[in-house]
Amino acid sequence: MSSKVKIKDIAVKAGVAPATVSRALSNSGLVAEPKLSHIREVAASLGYRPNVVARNLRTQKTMSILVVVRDIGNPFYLNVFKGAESIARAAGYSLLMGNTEDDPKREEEYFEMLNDGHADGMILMTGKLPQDYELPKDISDKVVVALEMIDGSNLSHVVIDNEKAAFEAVNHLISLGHTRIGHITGPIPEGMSVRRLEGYNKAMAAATLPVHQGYIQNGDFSYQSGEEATYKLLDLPHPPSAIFIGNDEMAFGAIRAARNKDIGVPEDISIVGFDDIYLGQAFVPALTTVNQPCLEIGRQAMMQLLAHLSGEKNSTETMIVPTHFVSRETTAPP
Amino acid sequence: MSSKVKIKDIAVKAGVAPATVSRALSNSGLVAEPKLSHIREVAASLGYRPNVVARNLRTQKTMSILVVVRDIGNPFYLNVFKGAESIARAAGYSLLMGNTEDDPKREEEYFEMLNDGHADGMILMTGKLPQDYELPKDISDKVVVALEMIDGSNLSHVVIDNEKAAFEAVNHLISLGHTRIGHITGPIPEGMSVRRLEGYNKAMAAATLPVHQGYIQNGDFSYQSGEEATYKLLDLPHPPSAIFIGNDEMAFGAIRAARNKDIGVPEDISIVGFDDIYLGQAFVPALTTVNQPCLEIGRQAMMQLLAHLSGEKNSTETMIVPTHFVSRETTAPP
DNA sequence: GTGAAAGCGCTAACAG
DNA sequence: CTGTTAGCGCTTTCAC
Repeated sequence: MSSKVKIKDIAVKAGVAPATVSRALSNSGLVAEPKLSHIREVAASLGYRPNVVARNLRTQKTMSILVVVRDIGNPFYLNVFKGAESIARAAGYSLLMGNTEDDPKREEEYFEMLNDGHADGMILMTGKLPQDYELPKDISDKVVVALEMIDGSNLSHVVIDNEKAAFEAVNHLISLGHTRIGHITGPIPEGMSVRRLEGYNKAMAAATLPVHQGYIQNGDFSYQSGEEATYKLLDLPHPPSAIFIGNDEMAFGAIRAARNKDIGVPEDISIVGFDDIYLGQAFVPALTTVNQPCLEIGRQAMMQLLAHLSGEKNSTETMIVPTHFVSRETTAPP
Repeated sequence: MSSKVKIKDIAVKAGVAPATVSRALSNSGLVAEPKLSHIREVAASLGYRPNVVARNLRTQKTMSILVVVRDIGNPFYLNVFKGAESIARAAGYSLLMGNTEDDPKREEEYFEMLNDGHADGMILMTGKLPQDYELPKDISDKVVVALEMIDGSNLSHVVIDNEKAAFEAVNHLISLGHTRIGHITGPIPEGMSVRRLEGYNKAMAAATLPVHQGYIQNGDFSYQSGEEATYKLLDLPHPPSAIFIGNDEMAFGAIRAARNKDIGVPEDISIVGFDDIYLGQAFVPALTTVNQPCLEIGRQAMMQLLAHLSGEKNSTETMIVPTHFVSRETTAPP
């Protein structure tokens, strides 16, 4: 029953005051050497473990960080978690999972958890604030937004340049010789999808390529929607010879659609995804895509947040983490 | 600054004692109606939010559950998380993420977090206890093991019947007419891998099919190892016409290996995976596999844990959640 | 350098 | 039903 040992027990056994034990155990450098070692030995022999809740109450910190995502079942967040966890852990913080399912009520709950003292800070990956939520004044140094942009929020952000990344991806197709290039968007009007669409439009315009009627189809980031949008594209009078797709999951749907119509990838149609999700390279053919450095995004977001919490930084900032294009097997000249 | 409002402030403003406020706000049914509504109104108008840390200290509970996995970057755990989260959330619990990276030191840390009062309970998915760890007597009703088995631990478990599921998967291949069936294992001697191997062996024996020299190759659950093991299988003098593979990720490696050698899946070789991971059906060809009901496992594990925590249940138990075979496109008659 | 005492914010025991 | 009192276990002034 090591869990019941408290500071007082050690104090009694070591013949000192509780305060001295606390000081000895916290490396404060305020306890002299004969006692210092003795106290530590007694603590160790008793298997002492400080009660974190009591400490938290006293210090007004919880040493935990809330990480809030839209859907905890989405593998896309995994490496963000992993990166964030590694930094948090090294600094002695734990991670609390938050899952909103895109429900505004639940988003608000997580903000309230910050107020409740449930966590010291929050990494938000939901792209918006709760509706009508009045952002408390002092919250901007407790929250870092990752992957998404909350415009006009004066929160710190860690993001990629979606527009530029999309621009480059489409340029890759253009440089292969494609001129009829379609696009499947993510959910509009979400910022991420809009910016990727913007990049597509700019790349096409820069190369003075026409965006034919029906060349832009809307999806919702799901496999299903990618498959359906691709059928629409392929059924066009002059179907595209290449498609730039808003995320990898829809791109896999597109590959399926092409196969179902006996259209070869990449012989007959080239496909570029976005995200570079886990096992994307395991597909046959391996997916050409845009790599989002999720691990790094998680790391940077947590570093920003911890810097804010420790007071090292008090200005909000938008950090842009570089993406890179990954050419694999789903693209070829037309 | 709603965060600074405390029970005392409400008490003063409403002209009652702090304890009465506490009672009014906790629906204890102990406060009479004139005051009850008034107190609630005052609390609401002040934007009161209880400080959970103070409450936790007083009640000796944290209302959070530690969920510990081997690798937080592995998508396999996603739906377990999701299922666990939904149950926990409904009961007012939060989830703390634990990530061991298979490091015994870190495993031990999470056990200590339980002692520290950091969390009320733990769902463990790491398959073993920390080395030489002396399991505290009172911990068995704070821990539920999911997916893995910790033999001789007297902890509650929520698992699948790996042996039976493997047996059925191999039987599927046999019923298609295959007689030369290989197997790629997961890491040996981990229980999960051993049991799947056992199921393979029993199915082969039951059908009096020979397991030729080299038909069993060891992998480590990674894509890479699946690809390599498959090359070894294909290079055998009499290569198998079907492979039962310890998990989906290795199965994708196997498909890649077959393609690289111009061996058609499923025309020339049938492949069966295990897990039914996210997007496995998105592959072309879609992977035939064994579905592990991860969402349900997460739900059941959390339900067991909460039942233990609330004292409703004090006996440990091993719950077996049914799997089902999913026939898709990577299997065909030889 | 060390002890005594106060108190973080809440809830539960005890009176009345 | 409601107020008073105590105290969860720790850290941190404030004295000495």
